[in-house]
Amino acid sequence: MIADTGVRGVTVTEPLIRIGEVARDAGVSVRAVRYYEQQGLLLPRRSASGQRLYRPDTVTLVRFIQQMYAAGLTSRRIAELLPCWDSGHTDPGQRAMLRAERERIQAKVDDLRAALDRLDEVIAITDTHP
Amino acid sequence: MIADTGVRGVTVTEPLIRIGEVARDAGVSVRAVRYYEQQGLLLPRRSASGQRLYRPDTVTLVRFIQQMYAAGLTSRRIAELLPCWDSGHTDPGQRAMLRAERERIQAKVDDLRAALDRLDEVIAITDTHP
DNA sequence: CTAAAACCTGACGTTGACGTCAGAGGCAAG
DNA sequence: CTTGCCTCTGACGTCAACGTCAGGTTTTAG
Repeated sequence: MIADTGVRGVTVTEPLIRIGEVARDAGVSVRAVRYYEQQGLLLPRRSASGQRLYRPDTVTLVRFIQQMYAAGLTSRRIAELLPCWDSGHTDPGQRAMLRAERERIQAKVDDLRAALDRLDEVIAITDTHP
Repeated sequence: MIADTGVRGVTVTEPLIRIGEVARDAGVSVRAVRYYEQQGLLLPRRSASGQRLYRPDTVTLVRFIQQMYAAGLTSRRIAELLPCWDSGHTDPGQRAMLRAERERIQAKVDDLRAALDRLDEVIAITDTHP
């Protein structure tokens, strides 16, 4: 969707933003935003002179992408899952992938918590051992 | 410590093991074990012919190293923290590092849990939306 | 109008924990 | 003795998400 509904039923076209604003608002580098496009995660429009133009909600999308990266998903996986994310429906294969990623992240959380416990042991020992 | 105390107060020298056994028992590759040495995490003895010889408890140490890697620590950080781990005492700088790493891992856990929540949202929507 | 700031397209560099290959020994069994 | 497995030392390759630089165009502020 390109248009947003404003007051009195008038359809107002939100101003498209350029790559610098996307990057700044989402807290990533301009290079990163271009990279996401190269990976098929973003499909910006282009101005007459060739500059990338994004809808404002791209900022939210970029934050989501970053969150998935932080969770250990690859660009390819994110690209495969984005359709479910913004279309709202998915095929059995995608559902299986979603669940598989969920399990992987859950396992990672468990590993990190175990590592935390190990570190806490060391901290406890070294705190009582001046 | 090189020796292990056996029955009747007799000091028994545990047989040293070679790199293949360390790798197999710890569930990593031989290459990884050599890499750990290169990073200063392991200091094996050498046989007359130059082969690496490890104490059996090296297997436990390698598992610990793997756990720290999984938690996002670098080789350098692990090398800096290993002294506290097996000496049992540490200076203020090391204590600060321990706590900093703890906080970093905790933050990572929080990020992963947030990502899990996002994925669960998508899963819930796509499950009710055939 | 002009200078600064932002944007463009390549294309090579970085980082970390290894994988992998080459070529050369070492070691117990038959 | 030789076969087969293990080990050794380099040294280059990998992968992913960007960083960074070069050289040029575009937009914006004054």
